[in-house]
Amino acid sequence: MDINTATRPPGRPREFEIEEALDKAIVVFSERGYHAASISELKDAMGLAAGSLYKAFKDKRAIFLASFDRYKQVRNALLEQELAEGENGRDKVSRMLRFYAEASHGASGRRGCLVVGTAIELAVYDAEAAERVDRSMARTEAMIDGLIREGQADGSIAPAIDPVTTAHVLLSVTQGLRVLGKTGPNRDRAFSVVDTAMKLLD
Amino acid sequence: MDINTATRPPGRPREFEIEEALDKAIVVFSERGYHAASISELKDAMGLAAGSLYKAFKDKRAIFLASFDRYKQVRNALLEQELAEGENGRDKVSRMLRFYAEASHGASGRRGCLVVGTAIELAVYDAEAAERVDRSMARTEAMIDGLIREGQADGSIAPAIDPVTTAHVLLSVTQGLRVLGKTGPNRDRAFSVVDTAMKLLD
DNA sequence: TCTATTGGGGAACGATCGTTTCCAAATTAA
DNA sequence: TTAATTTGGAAACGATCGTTCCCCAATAGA
Repeated sequence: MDINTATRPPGRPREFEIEEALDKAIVVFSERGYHAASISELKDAMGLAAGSLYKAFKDKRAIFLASFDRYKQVRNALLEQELAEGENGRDKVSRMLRFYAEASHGASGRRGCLVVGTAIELAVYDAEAAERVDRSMARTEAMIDGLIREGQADGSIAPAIDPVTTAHVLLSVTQGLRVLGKTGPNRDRAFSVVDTAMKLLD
Repeated sequence: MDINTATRPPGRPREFEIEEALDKAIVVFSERGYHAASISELKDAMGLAAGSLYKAFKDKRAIFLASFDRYKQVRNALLEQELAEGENGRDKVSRMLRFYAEASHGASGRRGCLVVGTAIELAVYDAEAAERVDRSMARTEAMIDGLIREGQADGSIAPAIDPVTTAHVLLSVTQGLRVLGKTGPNRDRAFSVVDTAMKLLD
């Protein structure tokens, strides 16, 4: 008897990890976009037969939404880890922007951001996708806003700065970086954007 | 005999204006993206039969690239018109950013930018599309750079500002606005981004 | 051991995709 | 007039799409 887990449900157990499969799907969806990513490509990348895919997920859209959620979970965890090392509010804002700059060049830049891709390709016609994009953007913006206030409290950011409008701009900068990263500017360029944008906190 | 035009080519004359048809295609491609826009949707929007479409354009990709070029031509003309009314370099930068903010909210915001859409959906796998995106971005950035230098020459922008890196950031802001505009923030928000970003010129 | 249930995988399905073909109509050149 | 050429438009084509079906394997519970 297995003490640590709940009793196994009836039927044949799944032979693959959902999250591992989603990590493969994220790559396909990010590079190709939702519509250009075919089930054939997805099943090859995920190492599954079509039948198995459709037993784990209702349809292609469900695979995508699950990939989106997994993507957000992983990226948020990495970001929080990065922010935890920040010394003060200003440093944390800088780390956050650099986190996006890091993702916006080279191979990961070309692969692209699943949130941006969803906003561009899906949000207009898919209310559920739009809501996920909105939640993601709102969360990021609120995070920047909070870090600015933290910086004002610890003296690392000028008190005259308006946290709300400044967070708007910095969110725009991060999303813009992701767009520009699709055609692959070099690393230095992405980081010079961060350095210059940080002037908004002076 | 028609004095004003070159002699008409042999064969039945085309009954529609290519540019008018492209203006309709631009709407479809902007809203739906390249892959989700079907020939069926395009021909309905453009008011043409499939056969006629394929006599005017080699294939779907050619329709898209022609739409992209037409989009750039129209938008560039509108932007130059707007900039011509600017009083000095700073005012022109502000007008440029407001031009993007105006496009990034409401119905046109939801419709989206064809350049951003191409960058996200096509640039990675289509070298010709990527080149067009790059040229567009480079042109916009060079324009901002030039306006900053103009402002420094006429005294409306601080001489300590680095035109190159500042143009990088402001380009990122414009592209970011276009992404955020897909899920439709309100007008005031888009313009508050512009106002705050203008602080980078102080 | 028997039944119920679920997953794996490949074959098959109908729908839709982008594209081509075909024929009538409209034009120029001879 | 006639031939050559091009467009308009509808119908048809093969390919691929997302999805379902079916059969076998693997597990739980009785």
